[in-house]
Amino acid sequence: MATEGMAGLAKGLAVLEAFGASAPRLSISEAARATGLSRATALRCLNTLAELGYVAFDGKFFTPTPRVLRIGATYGETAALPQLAQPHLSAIREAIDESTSLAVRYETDSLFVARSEGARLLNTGVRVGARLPLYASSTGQVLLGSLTDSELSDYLATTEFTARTSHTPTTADAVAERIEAARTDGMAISNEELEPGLLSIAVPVLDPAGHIVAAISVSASTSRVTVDELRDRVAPVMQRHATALGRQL
Amino acid sequence: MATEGMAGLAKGLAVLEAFGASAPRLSISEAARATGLSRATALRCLNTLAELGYVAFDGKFFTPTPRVLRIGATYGETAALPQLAQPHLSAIREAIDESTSLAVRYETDSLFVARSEGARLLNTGVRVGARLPLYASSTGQVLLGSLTDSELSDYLATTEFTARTSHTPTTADAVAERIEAARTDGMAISNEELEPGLLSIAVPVLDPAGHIVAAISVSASTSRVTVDELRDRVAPVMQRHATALGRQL
DNA sequence: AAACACTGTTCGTTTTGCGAACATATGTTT
DNA sequence: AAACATATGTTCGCAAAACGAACAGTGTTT
Repeated sequence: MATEGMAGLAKGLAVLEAFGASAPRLSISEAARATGLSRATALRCLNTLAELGYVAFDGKFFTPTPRVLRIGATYGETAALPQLAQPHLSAIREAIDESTSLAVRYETDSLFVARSEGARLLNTGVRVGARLPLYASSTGQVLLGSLTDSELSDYLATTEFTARTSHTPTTADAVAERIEAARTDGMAISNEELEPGLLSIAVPVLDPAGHIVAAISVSASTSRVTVDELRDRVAPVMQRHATALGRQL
Repeated sequence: MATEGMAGLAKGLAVLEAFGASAPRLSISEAARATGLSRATALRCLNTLAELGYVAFDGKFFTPTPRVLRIGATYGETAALPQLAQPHLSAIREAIDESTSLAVRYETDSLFVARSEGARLLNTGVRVGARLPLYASSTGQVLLGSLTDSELSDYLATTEFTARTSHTPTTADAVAERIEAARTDGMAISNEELEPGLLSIAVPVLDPAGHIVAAISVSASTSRVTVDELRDRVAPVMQRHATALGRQL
C-alpha cells in the first residue's frame, strides 16, 4: 500500500461490522464467509475482539458486547450535530407524539445519528447507527438533494433499486422524481415505500452555507396518521426545529 | 501471546477509544500519548481508520465520523436487552416526564445501553455508550449489588473513590453502605453525588434467576423534583417496568 | 536566534500474521 | 452403523507487515 497502515485493524473492524440484525451471532466459518477472510484470520480477529471484551464467546458463537457502544459513543461524545439535535428531536417528539430521528448521508445509505423514541411502538429497526437505503427512505430522498448533478447521475446509474414494498420507487426516473419533489417541497413523504403500514416524513437541515447536512424524520403508522396530517400538522413543527438546529451549526 | 491474535486491531481500537468528550479531536502526538503507542504506530492506526472512513482528518487533527456508530449498532441490533428495554424507557419517560436510561456493569463503570431523553434539558453527558463510575452513580450503586462478597471486597479495595461533588461517597465504608441500602430498599437515590443539582434514582432489573443484570435510572434537577417525589411517585413506575422487563429476558 | 514541540518520512530490523494442511469433533443423511 | 458434510483447533515455515529511532522540515514560543 502507498502508506503503511494496519491491515489487521481493517480486518477486525470488518468482522465487527459483519454482526447485525441479520447476523446477531456468528461462528468462525460464518464470520469468514461474511468478510471474505480465511477461517484462521477470522478466528484471530474474533479472539482478539473477545480478549478485549468487544465480543463474547459461548463455545461456538461470538456475539457483540456492550463494550462496542464505547466505539459508537466516540462520535456522540465529540460531534456537535447529534448533541445539538437531541433537544430538538425531544421537542418534536413531545409535540407530535411519534418517534423522530436525525440522519446523515453515508455512502448509499441514510445513517441515523440521533433518535427520540415515541411511546407508540413501531418496529422499524431504526436506532442510532442503523442504516436505510437512500432511495427507499424519506430521509434519503431529502439527503440525495445535496448531491451535485454528476454525483446524482452516478448514484442513479450505479444503484440497484430493490423493492421493499410495492410502493418503493424502483426506476432511476421514479427516484429522481422523488428527489426533485423533495427539493421543491422542502420535505419528502414516504407512504409505505420502505415498509407496509409505515408513513414517514423528512425535512432537511441546512448549514449556514445552505447545504443539506442532515435530515430530520418522523415515522408513524398509516393506521394512526394520514399524509395530509403529516404535511399540515407535523411538517411545520419539524421545519421550525430543523431551521433552529441549522442556525446552531 | 498464548494464542495468535491481531495486535494491530487492539492498537487501533485503543486509538479509537481515546476519542471522547475530553478529547473530541486528536493529533498524532496526542493519540500516541493517550494510548502509550509510538507516534509512528499511532499514525498508522489513524491512517487506516481514516482510509476506512471511521475518522476524518483536517490536515492536523483526526475526529470520529458517523461510521463509528455502525460499530456501536452491532450491539443494539443484536442484543435483546436494549431492544426489549426501549419501550419501557419510553413509557417511563412518558409517565414521569424526565430522561431515563438503562445501564449495565462494565468493569468499574455503569455503561449506558439504552436511553430515552425527556424534553427538559439536563446536561449530564449521559448517552448510549457513556460510562459513569459505579460508586458515584445511582445505577452503579444498584449494579454493585450483583457482586459476590469477595468481588465487592476486591472492588472496594482497588477503587479510588474520587469526589465528584461534596456529596460523593469517598470511603469504602460509605460506598458499601450505599450498596447495602440499595439492596435493602430495592433502589438507590443519588442526591448531588455525581453532579451539583442532579438527582437520580435507579432500580434493578432482575433476570428470571433473580440476578441483577441491569439498572434503570431517572435523572432530574433538584430544582424540579424532591427525593420524596422520586421515592413515592417515580420509583413505583420504574419498578413496575423493571419487573416487566425482567420477565421478558 | 535559539529552543521547543510537532509532523512527515525513511528503512533496516524484528515481529506478526498468514493460510494450507492435518487431525478431530459434531451433526446429518443413508 | 456407516458414510458424508461441515465445522473447529492447531501447526509452522515463511513472507509481509509493522516497528520505531533517526532525520529533516515547519511553526511557535522565549
